[in-house]
Amino acid sequence: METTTESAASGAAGLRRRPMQRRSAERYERILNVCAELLDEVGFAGLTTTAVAKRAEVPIGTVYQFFADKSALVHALAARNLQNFLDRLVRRYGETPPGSVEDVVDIAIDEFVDMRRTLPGFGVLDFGAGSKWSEADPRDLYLLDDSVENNTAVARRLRTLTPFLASSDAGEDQVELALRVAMEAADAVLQLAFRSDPDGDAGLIAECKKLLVAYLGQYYVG
Amino acid sequence: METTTESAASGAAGLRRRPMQRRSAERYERILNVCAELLDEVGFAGLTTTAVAKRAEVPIGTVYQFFADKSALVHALAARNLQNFLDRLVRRYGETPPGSVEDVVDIAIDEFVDMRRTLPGFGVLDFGAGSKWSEADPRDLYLLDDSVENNTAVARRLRTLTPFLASSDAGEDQVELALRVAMEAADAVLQLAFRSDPDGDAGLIAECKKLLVAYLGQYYVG
DNA sequence: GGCTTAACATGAGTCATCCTCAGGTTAGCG
DNA sequence: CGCTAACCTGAGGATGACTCATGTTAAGCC
Repeated sequence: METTTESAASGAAGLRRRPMQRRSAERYERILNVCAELLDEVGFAGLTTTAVAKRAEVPIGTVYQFFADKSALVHALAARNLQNFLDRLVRRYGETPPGSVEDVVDIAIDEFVDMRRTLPGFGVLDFGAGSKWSEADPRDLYLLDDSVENNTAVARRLRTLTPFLASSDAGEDQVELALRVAMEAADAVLQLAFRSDPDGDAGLIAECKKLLVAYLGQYYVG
Repeated sequence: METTTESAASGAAGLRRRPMQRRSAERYERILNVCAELLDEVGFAGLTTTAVAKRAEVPIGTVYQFFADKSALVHALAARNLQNFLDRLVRRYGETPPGSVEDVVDIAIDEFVDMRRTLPGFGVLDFGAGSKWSEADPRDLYLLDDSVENNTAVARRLRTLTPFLASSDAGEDQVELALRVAMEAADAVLQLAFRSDPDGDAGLIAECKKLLVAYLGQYYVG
């Protein structure tokens, strides 16, 4: 493992060279954007590094100067998605502090749904969580770890954002675990909701909310 | 799409030639078993058709005589897993008819957990549901459909197996939808449970049951 | 400007993998 | 034995991930 010493939380694992110059930074972002576009167009298995390079108008070698391999590229995009989602949560919960479990769930799911509708590649990637594409090849193990990390990160942030809601007889760890379970479950159900309807099946989205409210009601008050 | 006319429910889509002779049937099963073994050893992304052929001691061409492509091979295995799970449910619910939502959930999850612990490849594949590896390449679209089919099949079977539990003011379709949501959610949470602990994290398995009971309690009585 | 050195950029080429298909083998039959 | 049809086989074509030798630019120094 000759990974550079990077903070895992920032999702930079597998990154080969961080862009230092303005020109490089632009290329880096462009590659990531093209990657997201192509994921929407051809899906994960259809994604080729050559196609990314071509559309981003950079030689293939440049892609591999930033990203150790294809997985690292996709992972960097997932990390960006995660950061985006966390930012949205912080803002929304700051604007209208939730007064009940329903509020917490409504806001989180609404933001997630909005991202799926508008953010290129988000539907295919999510945060890289729950997918089978990672744990496969031994070399990709770090990706799995990061997926778990990402879900844990969201759960932790959700907990710190809604401390006043935690039931008094539930420990912090217990609440965080419940949130992690909720994350994973919601992710799967929403995946289902978007499978039939590209805008997300309204009925399934509603069911997803009911699922979370019913479960989290045991840990949260209100 | 030059797929042969096959019953989708039997999971034979993408199958090229169904084995007719005893000798062929043995080879067919052996290929599937080796595929399951290798999935456990090298994961999904690490699976190669050449390795399957070599370990099954058949020439590569023979693999492609039975299966249209690599996806079809993996899919056939997922279908076999599904059938296995359904058989187990029928048997268990027949032996000890569930008297409450808790019973239904307990039995289903216990069987699922047992399969994950004992059935080669099941941990990687599940029923092929909820994975990203399918919807990718346009040619693989039928796989996605079958995944959805598989989940629907389990949901439908679960409903018919536990009719007496359905709440009177919930329609059949509504109950089936709820079961499908529950399936998808449970799948994801159990995936999480087995990610850290190869035998399945007991705490997470318990949480999974709580999740389902809390949600399905709205549709089921008892 | 010249010279040296290091960082960066490039894309033709290497290697692994999926899948095909022309040719070979076996089996059935008169 | 000759003929046909079904079945079997694995070398090779096509594609795609990734490398690395070579070319280019920038930086420091006199």
